[in-house]
Amino acid sequence: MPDPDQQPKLMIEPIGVSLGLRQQACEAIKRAIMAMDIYGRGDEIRLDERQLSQDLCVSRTPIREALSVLEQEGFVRSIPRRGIHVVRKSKREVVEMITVWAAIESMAARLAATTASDAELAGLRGLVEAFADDPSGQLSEYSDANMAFHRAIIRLGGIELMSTLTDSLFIHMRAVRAVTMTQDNRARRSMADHRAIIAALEARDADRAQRLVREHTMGLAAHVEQYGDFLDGPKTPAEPERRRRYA
Amino acid sequence: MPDPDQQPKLMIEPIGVSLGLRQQACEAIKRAIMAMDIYGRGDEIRLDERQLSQDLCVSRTPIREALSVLEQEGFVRSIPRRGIHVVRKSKREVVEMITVWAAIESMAARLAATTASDAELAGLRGLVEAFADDPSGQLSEYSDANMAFHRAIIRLGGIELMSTLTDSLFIHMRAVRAVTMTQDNRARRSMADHRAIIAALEARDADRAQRLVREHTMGLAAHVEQYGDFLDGPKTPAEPERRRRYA
DNA sequence: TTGACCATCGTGGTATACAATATACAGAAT
DNA sequence: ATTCTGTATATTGTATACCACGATGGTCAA
Repeated sequence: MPDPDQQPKLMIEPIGVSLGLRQQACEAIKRAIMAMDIYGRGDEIRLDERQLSQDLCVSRTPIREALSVLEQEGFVRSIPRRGIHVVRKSKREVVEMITVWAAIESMAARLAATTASDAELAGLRGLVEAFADDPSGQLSEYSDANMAFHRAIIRLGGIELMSTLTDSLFIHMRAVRAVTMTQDNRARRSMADHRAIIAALEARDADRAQRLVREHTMGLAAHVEQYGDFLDGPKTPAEPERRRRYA
Repeated sequence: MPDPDQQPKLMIEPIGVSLGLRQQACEAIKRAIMAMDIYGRGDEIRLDERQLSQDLCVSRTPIREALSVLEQEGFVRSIPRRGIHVVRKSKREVVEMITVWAAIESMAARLAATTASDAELAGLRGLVEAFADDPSGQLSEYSDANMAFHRAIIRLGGIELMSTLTDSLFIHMRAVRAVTMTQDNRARRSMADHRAIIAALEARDADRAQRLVREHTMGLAAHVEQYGDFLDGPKTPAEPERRRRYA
């Protein structure tokens, strides 16, 4: 039986209509922001509307609408006549995001413990063991596998809003990957934690699953709290008189 | 020694810069949306940009930017050449929001159990008892007190992001107030729950506080799950051919 | 009478022009 | 020499004009 989605049916995407230039501009700017290393430099990164508009070959109007959305999402900050600059999350903000993540994912694990099917849990275990079989895993691959595991847990909770919220949380936390590398045995401990979480889910022990997920993620929060000071002020030890009168 | 801030120095405030028409338009439209009863009518509520622009006496540009933000916040939905209409949350979405709320607030309660000061807990207790002393409390007043209690718990958790997220969640859930009224003994049970939560916090029992908050809020989720069917299709029992081809 | 096609209109999307303001530099006055 | 102020410039905020697309209604033909 042929899959209806696989029919030779002119698999054309709605290209051309492109759902508006706003969305395109929004995603392009977001990609550009995520591509640059925000935390490696000390100066403010400013975005110029005119520059963006001629880089993207559109007028300023869709650029501005895209920037409105990005500001609401917390990627940029607009100061009335002063410009738009990329926001740099403070250590406190990152820790807060991890805490909210822990709250959501631990609840998702609790729900998953009773609602997830055996097949889904088997798939989750496969996700972890597949990475464990690969001893050449570097940190970035581990980070990807780690994210995939957590997203899978959240998805198994069955609350789509949880996936939506944590997705936008994770985007902001890509800077944490640098912190995670400071202890390279974190990967090994993390793997053990993940196995314990899966075991709790397989045992249908909602309380234990929730507790393990919470402790695991809050461990990361504590780690960032301890080693993440570079987030607040890496390249400005002295900070000469850059005081503006609206500071 | 005279305080330098108290000198007779022309204490003028930052005069009405008004932070841009976009923010004003955004708040005005948001207020208008919240003021109207979305769930009492069956037809789609459409927003016309030109209408709004001449109602608010500004051009379409700030209106559109405001609508971009509102769309990103989930209040309206824009379909390319079809119009902008106010979104109506489905029962499932409301239940999901309550579940996320439960996840966040229960974590906040856990944190508050160890970090909140005795004075803060006393204030929390005062909040509940003040309403208990008022036997004339109607449902809407109860609802306000209820919200204040939950927001206080979340604030005591010390994670500002939790307050931010739940605030925007609560805005979408004003429709639930109608559901909450279906059982008028909910108010009394709720009060007992609140007292138990405060007791757990005062006992510095993080696990119990977390569990009680979770069970309390998930009880509301179950209530909406049971009685909230009107959210999905209240006024369109038959729904004649209003099918659009993009439906 | 009914169905299909076409024209007009209405709506949102985009571009551009204009206005307001913040910063910076230069000149004058003390 | 230093500081204050005025002006120039650059950049953002706002308004308006135009365009593309979809909807709606009418008319003509079968």
